[in-house]
Amino acid sequence: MSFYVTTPIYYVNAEPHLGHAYTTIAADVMARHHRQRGEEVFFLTGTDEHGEPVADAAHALGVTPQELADRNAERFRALAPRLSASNDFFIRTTDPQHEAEVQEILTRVRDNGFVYEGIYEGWYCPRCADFKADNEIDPGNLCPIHHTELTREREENYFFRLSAFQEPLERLYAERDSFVSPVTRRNEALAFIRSGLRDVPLTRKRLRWGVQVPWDHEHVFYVWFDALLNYVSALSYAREGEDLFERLWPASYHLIAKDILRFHAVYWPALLMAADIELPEHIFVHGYLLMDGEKMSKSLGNVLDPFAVIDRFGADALRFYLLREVPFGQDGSVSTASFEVRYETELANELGNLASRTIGMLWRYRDGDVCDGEIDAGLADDFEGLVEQLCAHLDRAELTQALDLVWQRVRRLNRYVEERAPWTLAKDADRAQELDRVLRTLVEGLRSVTVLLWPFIPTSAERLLAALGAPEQALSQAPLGAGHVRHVEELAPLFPKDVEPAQA
RNA sequence: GCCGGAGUAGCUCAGUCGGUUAGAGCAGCGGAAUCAUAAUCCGCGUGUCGGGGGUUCGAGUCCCUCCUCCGGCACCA
Repeated sequence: MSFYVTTPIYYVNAEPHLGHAYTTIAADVMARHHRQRGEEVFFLTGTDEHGEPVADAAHALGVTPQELADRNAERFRALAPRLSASNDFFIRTTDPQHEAEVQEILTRVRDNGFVYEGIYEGWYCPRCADFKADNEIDPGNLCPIHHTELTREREENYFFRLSAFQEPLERLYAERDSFVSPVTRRNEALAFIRSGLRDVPLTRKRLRWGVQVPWDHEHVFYVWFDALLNYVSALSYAREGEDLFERLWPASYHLIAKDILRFHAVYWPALLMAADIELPEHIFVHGYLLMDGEKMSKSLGNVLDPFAVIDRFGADALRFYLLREVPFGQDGSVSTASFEVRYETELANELGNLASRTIGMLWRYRDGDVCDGEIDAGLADDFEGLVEQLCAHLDRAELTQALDLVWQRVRRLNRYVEERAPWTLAKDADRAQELDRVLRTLVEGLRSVTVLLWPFIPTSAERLLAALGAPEQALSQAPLGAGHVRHVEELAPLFPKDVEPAQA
């Protein structure tokens, strides 16, 4: 059993921001969950480095495209560990192995008869050195950037015969209901397909910054085809001397944001069919993180800065907040204010304090020792079937619902403490056994939820499990009663509330 | 314009195959408890389930219609 999850490769023209962090975090949660199941997991992220915008930006800075790409790729590479992301590889589309693989696969697509020479004609801005799509032309036939008049230009290109896949794609969507989800995005992609597919340019002649077309050195591949193939190419060289393709392809999940839906839901499967490669199992499209209901924008100054949050509260807090606050798959608002509310009320008060009071009572009444014995049936009932339900959600990339399922048990445990009032039992020597059972049940419940929370808040979960002397993270250890906590160590607050603001 | 999604408590949202007094969290008000990072727990909602019409013994849940909001409608990584 294997599980292969990807983020998009991030375009090096921009700085890493919260949106990138969001996708990486989500992919990491899924990767970690499947590792808990004991599956072979491969989690891929990386950078997309070719294409016009990078070439332009480099030119503006007076550096080569490769220099700019090197510089910015490092920033994205550094992002993953700061998020506690456990990616197994970081691909760059300028890797020579990737480029060779792109050439090999696209040559195969050509050999299979899906590439032909044609003329691309469109409105062109000489100052952008680029063609403009119909919907990005300003009134008066002006360039939206330079406000200068566009000219009609023709360029010889190789085209990809996307139109040949109209029917195969419709069949794909009919046969595989969950190929693209959520359903609204699936409908969108399908509507696009049904509206009639036209052939698309596969190469660019005017541009040099890209993967060279092996059968015509005047051209480079259009960056999207180069970029999409990373999901396949990475498997061939991620591990020295080993080709992971046989074991890991097809990908289990491609996580993307909705802005790149068409490329993943239409072009990508068509390209794979053209290359005789099996299709990925699922494409999951998450939404945008909005600030005060508006799209994030630096100029509006409304950005939740992921690095500031991590510096002050840790990566776990950011991971938890994003997946808890915004239903995964929908757009949702985030803000520093709502972050602080969730950090304090949920992480610090509900979970952190649950750990504190549990460990505190074990020390106060039992010197940190936990006796073996039965689990309280009243609590056991509320944990019944939990792991199965969790897995069912995560299999559908329903991360927010999965997390909520666990969090309900965190709250249940606090309620359990109140119901059984160990402090009252402790006053009555005749009820020592009852107290033992309550404490044993409580700490076992805490251990169980912590194992289940590990994919979401790995660092904190590991600290807590270590303190409980039960470091096993396997999902088989997750059910209530599966663990054997014997003795607990005292632990500083997991999510302290008196954190200093980061120094500017 | 066409296609799709959504409109449920002050806010964010759940409501599976139509079935008993429509739910949760947050915010607000009141109370209990003291193991704990003063952290927790309990109680409190007269909601036209966007409007109207229809099907049904029965509709937030199905059908029709209207209104409002959002997204998509090709070469923007």
